[in-house]
Amino acid sequence: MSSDHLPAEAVPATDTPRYDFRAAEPRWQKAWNDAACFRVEDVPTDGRPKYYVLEMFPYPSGKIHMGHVRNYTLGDVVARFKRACGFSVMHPMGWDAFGLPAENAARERGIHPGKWTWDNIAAMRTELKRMGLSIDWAREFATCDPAYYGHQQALFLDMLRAGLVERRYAFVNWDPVDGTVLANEQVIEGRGWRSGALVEKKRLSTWVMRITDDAPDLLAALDEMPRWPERVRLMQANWIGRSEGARLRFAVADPAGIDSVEVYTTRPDTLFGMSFLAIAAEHPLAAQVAMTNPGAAAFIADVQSKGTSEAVLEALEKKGFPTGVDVINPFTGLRHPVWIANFVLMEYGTGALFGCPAHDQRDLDFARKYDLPVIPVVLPPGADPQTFGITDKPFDGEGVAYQSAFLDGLGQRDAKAAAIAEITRRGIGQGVVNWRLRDWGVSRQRYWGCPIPIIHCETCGVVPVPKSDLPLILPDDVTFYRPGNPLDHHPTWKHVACPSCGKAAMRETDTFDTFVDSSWYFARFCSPQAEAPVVRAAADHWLPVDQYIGGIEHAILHLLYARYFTRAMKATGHLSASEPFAGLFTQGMVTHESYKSQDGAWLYPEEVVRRADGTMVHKDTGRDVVVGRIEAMSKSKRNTIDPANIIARYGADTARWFILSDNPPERDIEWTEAGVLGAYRFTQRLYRLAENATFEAGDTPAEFGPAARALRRLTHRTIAAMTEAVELLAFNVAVARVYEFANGFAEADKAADQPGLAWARFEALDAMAVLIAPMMPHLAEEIGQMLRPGTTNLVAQAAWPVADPDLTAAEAFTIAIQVMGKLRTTIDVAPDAVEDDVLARAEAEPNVAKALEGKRIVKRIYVKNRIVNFVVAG
RNA sequence: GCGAGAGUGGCGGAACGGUAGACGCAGUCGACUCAAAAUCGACCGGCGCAAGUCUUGGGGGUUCGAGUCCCCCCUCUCGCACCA
Repeated sequence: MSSDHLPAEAVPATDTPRYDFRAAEPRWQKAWNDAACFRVEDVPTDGRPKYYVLEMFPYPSGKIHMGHVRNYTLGDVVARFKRACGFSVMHPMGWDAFGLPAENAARERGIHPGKWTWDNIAAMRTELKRMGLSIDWAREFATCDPAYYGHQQALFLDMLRAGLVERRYAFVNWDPVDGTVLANEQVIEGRGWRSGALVEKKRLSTWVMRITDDAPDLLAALDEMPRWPERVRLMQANWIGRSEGARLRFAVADPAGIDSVEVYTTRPDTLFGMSFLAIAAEHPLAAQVAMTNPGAAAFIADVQSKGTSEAVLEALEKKGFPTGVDVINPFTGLRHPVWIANFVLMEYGTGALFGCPAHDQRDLDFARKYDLPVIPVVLPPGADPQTFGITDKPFDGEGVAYQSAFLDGLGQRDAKAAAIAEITRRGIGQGVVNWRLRDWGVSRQRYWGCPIPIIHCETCGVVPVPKSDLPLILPDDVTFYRPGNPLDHHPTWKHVACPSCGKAAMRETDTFDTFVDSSWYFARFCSPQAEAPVVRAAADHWLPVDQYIGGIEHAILHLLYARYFTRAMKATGHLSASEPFAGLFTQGMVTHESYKSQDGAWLYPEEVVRRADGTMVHKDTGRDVVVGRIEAMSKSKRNTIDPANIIARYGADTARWFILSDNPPERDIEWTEAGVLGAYRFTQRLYRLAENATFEAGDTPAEFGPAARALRRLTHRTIAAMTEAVELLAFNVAVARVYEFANGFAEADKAADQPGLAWARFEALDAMAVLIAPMMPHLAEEIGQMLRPGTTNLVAQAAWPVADPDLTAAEAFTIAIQVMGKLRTTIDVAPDAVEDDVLARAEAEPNVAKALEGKRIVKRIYVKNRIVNFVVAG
């Protein structure tokens, strides 16, 4: 045990702990392993219903953290519960093993990324196994293993052939610190999601997955996913971003080359309020103007150098440059200037828009800055058309069109329809649906990723690596002391003969975005050793995942990509399912107090000690410590607790029990030493209760004394309540029921001997063992052994108990007696009590009679077994 | 700005429209102990000696009855945000 360096006062002081988890936990882990309790077949034939539980697989950073403990405990409770309920449960584990930290380690410490990763996997596997998770370890794989990523390459080639993937020259988000391309989804407030560096625009050749083709289906299917959190579905819907509007062409007034500009608009009804047309810096018309206008060229260069990120930083200041070109408004025939503007995105719509300052904030800001006309064409309800005007706020609400010729008097909806009809009639455009979602660029200029299996030949162009040559393996001998992609610097790897013509050719040196790796691992788990990427029969049996569990931070990126990739695998004949995850649960974070020394340095919880008065002091220096906010555990704030230490000190069951007990799992949980100690004490208490109890197995006795009956009722009510709570993932409530059960059992333990009591105790403990097994599996086995010494049956394989309805029904009800909704007293009644009798008794209660005095009863409300309410007058 | 969610004792939180505060943590008192820890027992929202009375962010409403349903407001958290 490595607890020697831990503060002595934190070590649980119990005279002689009866339950020796240090011996028990490894013993039961071995027993489960020996009995292969958690193994399932790729294609099972036993006829049991399947249930696939999956937690988001970990990145092998080196150690497990509390977020992992929470994630895998939640999943394990579900897996063990479903298994006990008779399901054939697949619960696998793997490693999301490609990614930048491995390369950083290589640069900083001279370790090869592969060695670093595999060593981390080994260390974390050991830690995870100590948690006692019911995982089918035979299914384990790492995405950095050619045996995995080779199949990924094959999938990619299939998708390429099917037209789901294409090569594109495009402006990409370039992270100058990581030296790689980022997907839109990976740019947060203009910065790289990992490096935090300002993202630049760069034109590169990249591989793109055509996720936008599936945008309509990805959006529509969200409505058919009742077991996903509403919040996540909304986030995805917003991200996909469907909008309805129109495309229309504006004729250029004095054409010199380009003779029209097409815009996208969601407000065709405001066309009469147009005062300018704005185009993106990358727009072809801008390029044409720049050829003869140095000012325009300079402006374009300025916008492009700063990119979108700089704009965000500059408090979104709108800037434009007049091109001198005019366009003609098809509805009014008026001429309007074309501006190049820094806020127009080439990637959205058509890269051009018409400005209607009266009804759009951004257009209004722009118009005010450059002194362009502001013409209101929608009248707010109740406003006077003679006096209505726009000052600093546009009117973007629902109103009636005016000063708009044939649209006058129409509401927004009708005006839009009429405008689109007119645009269509004139053949200058049509109504369209537009999407915010961008295609998914998957090329990354990185070494530690899955190589993209493509060869570039001067004669043949883009040539796929023949499938017989897969897996295309990463070379091991790379160096990291130069910036950029080590694969590109490798002396020989990229030089290869063209598979088609045999001439010298070059390998693609980009690797896949690691989100590709995690977009199909759930499918690979179904047949992890297969020769093909997936065995159709296995995947069709197990998919979709019935319960997927992970952090909310993956609400968009990972989950959207995985949904798309599943569709792409279906389109290429690898799967039948369209949706990978039927049920999704997003867990809350694990938080902890943070501590700072007086000179402002963050301190680890191990470095501080709580004084009797609750203030904190630095252990070594004795100086006061500033207690900071309670926030998500992070290395930078040093407010982390190492799960390995907790498991060593208190055992896996304690860690599992605590992380389940305090909070609903979707909320953040604060890790506290006191809470853990409480959980630890409860493991000991349960053990003692079972150990000290007098119980007796055997046939159901014919007779039960009052205490025995009470205990039996508690047992069966607990079974019913636990079943419901676990089913709903309300684990904190399930924990509360176990506490109640234990308290009630302790009560019954003290009762005088009576018929059936010893048997009722056996029944209670027998149920207890199975009920707690999902949460505290090792302790459950210990109790199982006490009940049946020497048995080789494992609680892990026991069936979930079934509540006897005769025993869950209450023997009597305490019902509330109210007068005008105010509680006056309670009375106990039999379940089959007659209404009139209950009412009469209630009315006769002294407190009730007092409240009724001098009043006339107008109405008597009676809800069986619940409540009586007298409505009175006077 | 737009969208979503949440406000209940000292704390985490329970509560099919039906006795608000289950259960845990912390705390108080007692037993055991030379003492402490552990353990066991009692208490544990406010005011009140008590009978009572007030109490689920604030205000209104629906209802015999509202933490729960409806409307308005306040606060906090999260997500998105030059999207035309």
